[in-house]
Amino acid sequence: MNIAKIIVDVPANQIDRTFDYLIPEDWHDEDFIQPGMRVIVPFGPRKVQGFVVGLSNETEIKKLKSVESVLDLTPVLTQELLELGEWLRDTTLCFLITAYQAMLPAAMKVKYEKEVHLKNAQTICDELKNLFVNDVIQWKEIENNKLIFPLIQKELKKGNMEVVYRIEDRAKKKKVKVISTKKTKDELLQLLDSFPNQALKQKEIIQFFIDGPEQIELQQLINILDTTISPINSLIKKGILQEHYEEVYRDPYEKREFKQSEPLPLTEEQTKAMMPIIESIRKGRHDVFLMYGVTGSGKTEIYLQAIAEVLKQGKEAIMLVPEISLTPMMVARFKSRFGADVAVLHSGLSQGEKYDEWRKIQRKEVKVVVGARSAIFAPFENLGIIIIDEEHETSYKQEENPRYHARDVAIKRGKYHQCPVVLGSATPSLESFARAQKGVYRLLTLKKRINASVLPAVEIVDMREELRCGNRSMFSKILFEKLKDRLEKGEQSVLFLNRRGFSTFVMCRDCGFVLRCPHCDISLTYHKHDDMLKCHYCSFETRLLTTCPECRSEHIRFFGTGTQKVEEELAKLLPEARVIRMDVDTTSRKGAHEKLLSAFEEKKADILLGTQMIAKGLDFPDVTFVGVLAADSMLHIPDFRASEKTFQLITQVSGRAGRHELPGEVVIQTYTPDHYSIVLAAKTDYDTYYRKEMAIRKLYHYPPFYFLTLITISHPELMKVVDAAEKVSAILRGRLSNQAIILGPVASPIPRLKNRYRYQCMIKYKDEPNLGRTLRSILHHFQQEMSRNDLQISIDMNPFMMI
DNA sequence: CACCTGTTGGTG
DNA sequence: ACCAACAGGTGT
Repeated sequence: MNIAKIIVDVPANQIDRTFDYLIPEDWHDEDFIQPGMRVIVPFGPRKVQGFVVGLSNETEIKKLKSVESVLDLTPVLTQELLELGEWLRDTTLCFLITAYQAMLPAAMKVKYEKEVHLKNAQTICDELKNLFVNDVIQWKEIENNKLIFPLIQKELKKGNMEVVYRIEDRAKKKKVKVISTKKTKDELLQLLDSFPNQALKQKEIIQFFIDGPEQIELQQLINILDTTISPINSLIKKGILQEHYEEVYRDPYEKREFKQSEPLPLTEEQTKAMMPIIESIRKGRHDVFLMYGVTGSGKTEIYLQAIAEVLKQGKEAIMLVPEISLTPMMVARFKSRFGADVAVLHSGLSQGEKYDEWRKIQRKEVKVVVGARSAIFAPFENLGIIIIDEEHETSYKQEENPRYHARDVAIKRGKYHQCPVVLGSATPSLESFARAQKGVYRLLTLKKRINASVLPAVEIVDMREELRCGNRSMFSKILFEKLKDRLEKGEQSVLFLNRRGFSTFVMCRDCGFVLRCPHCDISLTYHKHDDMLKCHYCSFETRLLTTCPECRSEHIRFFGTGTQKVEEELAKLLPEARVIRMDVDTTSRKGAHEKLLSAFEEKKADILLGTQMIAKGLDFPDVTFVGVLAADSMLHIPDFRASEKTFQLITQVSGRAGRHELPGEVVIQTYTPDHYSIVLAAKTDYDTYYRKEMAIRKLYHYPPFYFLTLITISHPELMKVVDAAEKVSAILRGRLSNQAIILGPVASPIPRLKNRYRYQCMIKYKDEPNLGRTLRSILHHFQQEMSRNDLQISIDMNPFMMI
C-alpha cells in the first residue's frame, strides 16, 4: 500500500472527491499512514490539510505527488466516522471535507499562512528589506499595498524572494515546565551547607527538594515557596536543578471537587421506564426509545443508571444536552456519579480545552461524554448507549454546513454500534412522538413527578383585559402580587421574556418611521445601558437618534419590551428586589453564565429574569413562582413550528417552579389567551396538544406528514436573486414528481440580511428519491455563479429555521 | 507592447 | 478556494 486516497481541505464542488498521493518510502512497511489521519499534501502550488480515507496499490494518475507530512500519529477519525461523513455528505448535501471537519474540535483544523521569504537579501534595497522581520513578511500585510506589492512581485519573479505556504496546527498540546534535581539528597544536603547565607531563597528551594518530591511543576514550586523564577533559574544555571516540559490536559473542572454520589432509589414508574433500556443494553439491540416524562419526573436519574449499566458492560456512552442547559449543575451530576470517567464538551470551553477533552475520549481515558450537539461525533469505538436529553430542542440542528440533526446522527451511530438511543423530553417534538405512536420508537412514559411534588398551578392572564382595566404596565396585577408575595416570603421567582434589549423597535410618532438596520431589513432594538440601537441579526449598531431621519420630528418613542426594560421596571416597582438578568448581553463573557446562576442558587437574588436560556434544566428548590411575560412573542413568527415552540417553551418554563417541597405557581401573560398552544401548555396537556397540532400539520402538509426542504438564494442584488430563484424553481418543477409541492420562489421572511437579498423555495414531499440528485444538480448548475458572482444557495433538507 | 481586468480550467 | 494562464481591452 503505497498510495493514499485523500480528501483535501478545499470546500468546493470540483474538489469534493479523493485525490491520490504517493506515500513516501520511509513510511511504507510499517503501515504508518492509516485511514483517518490528517496529513499535509501539496495541492497545486500550495499545501493543504487532508484526511486519508483509504489506501491502495494502484492509481490511474501518472504524475503523483507525495504526502508531505502527517499531523497525527494515530487516526483521528475511525472507520465508522469516515463512513458517517459520507452519509452526512449525502443526507445534508455538504462537502465531505466539511463533514469531517465538523467531527473534530476546531483546534484540529489547520491555519494557513501565506508568507514571503527573503532569499537573496544582498540584492534587495534596504527600504524593502526593512519590511521583513526575520526575513519573513506576511502576505496579508502586503497584498493590498499598491506601492510595495508590485516591487515584491518583481523580486519574486527574479527569485530573490519566494512564497511559502505555512501551515499551523492549532492543536497544541499544553505543556508545563517541570523542575527536578540532578543531585541525590545527600549531595543536596552537602550543597546546602556550602551555600552563601544571602542566597536565602535558593537554600529554601534546595531544602524543598531534600524534604519533598523528585520533581514538581514550576508554577506549584513558585506558589508553595512564595518565590519567583529567578532563584530557580540560578540553581538551574549552577547545574543543581534541571527543567523539562511535560504535557498536561487543560482541565476546565480541575479546581472543583465532586462528591461521589450513589444511584438514587427509583420510583416504580422510573424502574418501569428504565427496564426496557437496560434490557436493550444487555442484549445489544439498537432500539430507539422516546422517554416522555413530565418536568421533574426524574429522567436524569434514569440516564445515569442506564449509563452505569453500559459502563458495567465495558462500553461507552454519549449524553447530549442542549447547549444552554449544560449547566454546572448538570456537569456536577455526571462528574459526581462517574468521576474521572467523564469528558465534557460545550461552547463555554476554550478551543484548547475542547481539544483536550476530545483527546481524553480518543485515548480511551474516559467512557462517558456529556456535551452539546457536536459531542455526537465523540470518537468512541464501543458505544453502549446514546442519550439525547430535551430531544425537542432546536439547537440539536446545526444551522450551518453540515446541516445535520444530532438526533439523526445518533440513530445512525446507534445502528452501527447496535446500541440503544434514548430520546428524552417533557414535550417531545411532533416528529418523535409520531414515530413513537407508529411504533418506530418505543415509548416510555413518566407521568408523575418524583418526591411527590405536584405540577405547578398555572394561570393565564389576558393582557387585553388588563389594558381595559387601565393597567398599562408590563406586569399584570396578579403577576405583580405574586412577585411581591414571594419577595416577602423570601422565596424566589423566575421571569421569562423572550426578547433581549430594551425596546424591540423605535418609531417616530409623527410619521411612523421605524428605525431599521441598513443591512438587514429588520427593526433595530434599543439597548439602554449604552444608548445604542442594535441589529440582532448582524453586528450593526448605531447611536440612538434624537430626531427622526424622515421628518425631523423629535417624537421618537420606544415600543416593545425587552429584558432590559423589565429590569428597569422592576427596579422602580420593587426597589428592594434583587434581580439577576440573564440574556446574551449579560452572559457573553466567559463564565458569566455560570456565575449568574450560582449567585441565584446561593439566594443572592430574588428574581431571575431572562430569555430562552433560563427555560431549561434549571432546578432551584426555592423557586416557587414563574412568570411568563409575553407568551405569544413566539407565536407570531413565520414558522410552522411557532405553536409547537410556544407550547414547549411555556411547559418548560413552568416546570421550573415548585420542583421540591414548596408548591409552585405560574402566571402566563398573553394577548391570545385562547390559543390552543397556550391553553394546553397551561394544563400541561401534551396529548391533546399533540392531536390538535398533528391535525393542523396534516392539513397544511407539514412534518411529520411531509418532509421539507428549504432552498434559500441570496445575492447583494435583488434582480440576481429573483432570477436565480426562478431558475431554481423551474428546475425543481421540471425534475420532481407531481406529488411534490413546490412553493415559491418568494422573498424570505427576512428579505434582506447582512446586505444580501434573500428568496426561498420550499419543497414539501413524501417520497422523492430523485430529490438529492436534483438538488446536487442545482448546485452544480449554479456553481460558477456561486464562486464568481457572490451568489449563495443554501439547501436545508430538514429546516428548523425558516428565516 | 506594457499594463490592467476579467474569465477559464485545473488542482493527484 | 486558489492559482496560473489566457483573452481582450485600454493607453502611450
